[in-house]
Amino acid sequence: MPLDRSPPGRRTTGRITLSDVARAAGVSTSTASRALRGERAVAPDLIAQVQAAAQRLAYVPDPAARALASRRSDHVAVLLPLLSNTLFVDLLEAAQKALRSQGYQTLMGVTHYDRQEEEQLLRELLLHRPAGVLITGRDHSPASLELIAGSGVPCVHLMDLADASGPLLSYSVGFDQAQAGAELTGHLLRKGYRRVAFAAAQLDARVMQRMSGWRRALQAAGLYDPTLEWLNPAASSLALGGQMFEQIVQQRPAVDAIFFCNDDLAQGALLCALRRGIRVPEQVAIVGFNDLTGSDQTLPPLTTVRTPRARIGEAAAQMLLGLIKGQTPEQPQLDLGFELIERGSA
Amino acid sequence: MPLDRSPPGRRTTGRITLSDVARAAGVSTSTASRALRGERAVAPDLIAQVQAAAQRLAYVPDPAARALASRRSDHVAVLLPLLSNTLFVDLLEAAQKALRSQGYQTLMGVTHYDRQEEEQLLRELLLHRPAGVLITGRDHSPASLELIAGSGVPCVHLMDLADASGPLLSYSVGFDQAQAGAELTGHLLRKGYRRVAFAAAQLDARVMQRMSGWRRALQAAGLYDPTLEWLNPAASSLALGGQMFEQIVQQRPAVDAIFFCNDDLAQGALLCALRRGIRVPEQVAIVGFNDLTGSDQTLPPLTTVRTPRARIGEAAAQMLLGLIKGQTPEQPQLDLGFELIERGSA
DNA sequence: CTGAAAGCGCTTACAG
DNA sequence: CTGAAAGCGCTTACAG
Repeated sequence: MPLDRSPPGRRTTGRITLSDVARAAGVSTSTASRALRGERAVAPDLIAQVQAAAQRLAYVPDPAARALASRRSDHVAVLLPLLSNTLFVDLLEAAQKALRSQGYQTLMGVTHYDRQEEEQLLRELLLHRPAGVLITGRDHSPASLELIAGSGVPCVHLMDLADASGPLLSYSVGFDQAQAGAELTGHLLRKGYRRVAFAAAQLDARVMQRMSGWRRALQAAGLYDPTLEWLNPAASSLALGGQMFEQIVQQRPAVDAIFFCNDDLAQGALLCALRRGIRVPEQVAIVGFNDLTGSDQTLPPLTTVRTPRARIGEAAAQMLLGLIKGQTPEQPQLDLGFELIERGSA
Repeated sequence: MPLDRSPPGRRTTGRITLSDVARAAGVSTSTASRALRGERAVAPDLIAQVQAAAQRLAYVPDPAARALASRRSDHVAVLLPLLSNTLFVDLLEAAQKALRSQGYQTLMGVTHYDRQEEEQLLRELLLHRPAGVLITGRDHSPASLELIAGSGVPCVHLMDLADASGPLLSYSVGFDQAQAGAELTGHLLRKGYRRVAFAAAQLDARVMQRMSGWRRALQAAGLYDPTLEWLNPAASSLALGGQMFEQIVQQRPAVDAIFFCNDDLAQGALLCALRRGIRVPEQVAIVGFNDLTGSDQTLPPLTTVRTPRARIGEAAAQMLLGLIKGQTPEQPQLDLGFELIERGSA
């Protein structure tokens, strides 16, 4: 006599289902469903009974069934440009943690800074009817924006706040990139540097915002010179930072400080300076951006702007969770600020 | 007169469904389903008709419905210890890419090297009835192993190959960590170093395997000395590498080479040496492991072992994809090797 | 506040 | 090789 007495014809999974719970609690599945989801309009004692039964049977709802019936899954799509920049990994990790604690699974997508790829990814991920989407930046194709809007899925943008020209009815968590760029440049000016170059790679929207801050600060000081901009569309890396540093120092010996748009470039520059015997900050000052791993270990330690990406990831997740529940955030554009970290390089 | 003429009572999503396709192709949904999934036992001409209809209607199957009906989703769970080590991010990115190209979504889980957390994560992820799981290493709790086995979901282990003592009936893609440790140590010995320390953090299973390789090589040369082992359970980092380097150099001045179990430690040591004015490799040689970003940029460039993590992630995904289709891999334990990279530090 | 019933969009025995 | 029907495990109008 087998212990497992599942009815003959049934295609049973062996899984505890909602009707098992309902039966054990002596209610209908509708009531059990409502009780478990904390939907109001269920008598308190029934709620208790159902919860007890669920607990006792170790019931766990089936995500697929729930998604199919409610047309909304427990997934959240998270779109990032790259995984090779720890910045985005920090964002991802923090968001994922917050999401997971509320029972949501992260579906990540890597766009490689490509709007086409982002669009395609969005199309795929939206098929899963995610409960929400978290997307990096504000620079998306019209089609992408339409996909999101058309899906009716709540969305929070990461890193950038809306610019004045942007759509007003959207949510974001980040900080003012231009302001950070301006303040870092201001620091350099206060230290007495006069010919401050801006060196950047990747050239995504955020980098350009930092550049505009740099420009604004120099213009205000009457020190702006367009030939001090060094822009390279290639991917950011230590090696590229070294190359750019050499170029700048060689072609523009009068430059007394360099603002690299990202710490990896700055770290590479520092290494290159060491190799070439160029003293930092005596001969040329160097600053970076983001305060990535290792920037406190370089020689000299790197002066940079610390960006709150873990807090951004987490706060954005919380905002999204609220939107999913139908709450309107009191601050649709959440500015988490940044911090100037003065170390030895400038 | 509204364009959208969906029948009044229906709770329609507006989505194109399989029955739309079936109707358009003039077949039953069963046949449409089979034709689309390439299940045999469908007449060739019907297959063509159905595919044409699906194409024309831009039909995309609903993942939730499919998961519910087939009791298998299009998710693949990928368990990683950490995201803060680029090693694992490389693994993730490569696996995700391969999986996605076949229509599978990655559900990642971060275990923080904690077997309890891994178990919990597995429990959660298995609820989604993933089509497969990719899991780092071979050091799992018995309960975790049981969860995987009990779920019937195919699983491939990443990074480590099975040790002789391990279960035979399992799949893995990686390389021989002990062998790599031994060869790197052999390189040091051939260069004439005689007192080779082993410095490690994190102390996960793979690190210990590298250490056993180091020990084996030294023993074979009659040079093994247990007091040359420096083990620190803390997380690996540049800063810790610097600290360990200082300790070793100070407490054991006779040490002429140090094998750091990971490049970040070695990079930190190199930076520390620069700060302290200790010449590498003249006073002490340094080698790392993994060939992480920046190891070719340090001063001097770091001698290390390049590990094929992108290839591992991709090959593991392919093996898993095969298993999902019911294929048995010709090589259950796929050894992808490693490469000694000799640069300036040793 | 509660329940019976329909429905979400697929897959899969089963019968032919 | 093909189709009608049941079923996967939930949610949600609808009626009371």
